[in-house]
Amino acid sequence: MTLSTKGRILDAAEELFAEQGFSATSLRHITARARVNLAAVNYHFGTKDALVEAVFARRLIPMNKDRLQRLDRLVRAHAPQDPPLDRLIEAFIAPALELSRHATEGGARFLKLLGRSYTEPSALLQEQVREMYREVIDRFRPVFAQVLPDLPGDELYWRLHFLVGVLAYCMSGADMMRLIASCRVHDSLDTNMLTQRLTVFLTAGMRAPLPAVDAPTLPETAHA
Amino acid sequence: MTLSTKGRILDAAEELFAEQGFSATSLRHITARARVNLAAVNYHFGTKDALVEAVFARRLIPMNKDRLQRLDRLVRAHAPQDPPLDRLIEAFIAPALELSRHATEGGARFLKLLGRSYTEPSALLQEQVREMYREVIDRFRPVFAQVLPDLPGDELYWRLHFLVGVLAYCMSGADMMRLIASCRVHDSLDTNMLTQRLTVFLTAGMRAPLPAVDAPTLPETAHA
DNA sequence: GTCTATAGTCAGATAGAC
DNA sequence: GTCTATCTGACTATAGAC
Repeated sequence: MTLSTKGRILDAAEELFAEQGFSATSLRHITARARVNLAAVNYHFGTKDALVEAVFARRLIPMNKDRLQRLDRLVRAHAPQDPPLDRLIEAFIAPALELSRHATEGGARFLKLLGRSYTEPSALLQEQVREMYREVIDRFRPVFAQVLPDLPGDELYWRLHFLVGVLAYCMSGADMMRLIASCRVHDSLDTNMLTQRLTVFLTAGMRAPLPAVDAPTLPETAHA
Repeated sequence: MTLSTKGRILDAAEELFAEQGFSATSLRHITARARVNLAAVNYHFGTKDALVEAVFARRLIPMNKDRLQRLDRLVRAHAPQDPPLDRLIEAFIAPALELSRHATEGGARFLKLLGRSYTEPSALLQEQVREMYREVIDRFRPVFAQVLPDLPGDELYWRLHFLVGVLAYCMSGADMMRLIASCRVHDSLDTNMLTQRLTVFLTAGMRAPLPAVDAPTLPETAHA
């Protein structure tokens, strides 16, 4: 309950970054919400950029460890055969969505922040987050290739790209949802429900057969 | 070439917003790049927020008009039957991706900006962009429902959500791509290629049959 | 419409007492 | 480790000459 100064800063920063974005959130906001002194951020983290990185590392590193553990278990459980595609997808997306289960720990807030981070402009953050993801991608990609042997390599790249995109968007809890659905997002943000819906959608997308190569591309409708 | 002051500001703002985000971009940056006086922004647009809105409106309104035209043509061409799902999806995503075709006009930059806008925290921008999308959603949604009569309403909502998510992520040209693929995004950002790949993926995802209702959900793998 | 000059506020970061 | 006080610079926005 009475967290350390460092922990209180991380919590407050996570919260405000998720609500307002990084550059719109000042250290003064953060320290005020954390009820610590303004100078504490610079003392404990050095710079604002380093604080941003720490906010991500705190949850991203365990989350990716969870992903790798699930992948290992899945591959072992089915060896020497390939694991089912839907289970593979689930191993990738579930650890992210699980974060929202620990709502009291701020996991849900972080999920929103994480979703947005994929499209954040800051080159520095991009680099930091990418580094935290490298091992996950390196381990999942060859398994996907094995499970989907009919997909050419470049097509698989794109489809993984699409997969990550859906996940990122769902995590961000984009308010656009309120426009598409009349319902509110969080009313129905049941992790199991969402994981299952996502898995069904993504499994079908990943499995989509390629159109015959000699077929003409989609006919163009006139454009200016 | 020698654009009006207003146009030069819009171009420079679009460019910098796409590169750095909104709150990280100052009016000083914008006016410097546009080579106009600092006070010109406030003279022509009033406030920074109004400038942001103008940057979006300039391209979003024509883009959505294009979407509605394609939808109309498509429905008419197949009446009284339903249009094919892939053509319906294409009518929705192509007008967005087409923007990158007009690279000289900065369409590609705007595409990145648009992709990011879906997850932007600013409540004001959210509201403005949502308003510009309302008619598009209201017109496309019932046609999707007709083409996919087996999907329950709430499932359709989620799938449209997923669809928009993929599109947003692709538009943002997220650098995460460089991690998944070894290639660079823009090397292969051929609009037709991407539209076709997206259409194939999304058509399969939208068509995915629901798992039997009485079947247990995906078995849980242990989590802490 | 375009400029200069500036008001008024807020930012990140640090020095130095305790 | 935590505090106060402050430096230095940047920000949006506006007033008023031209």
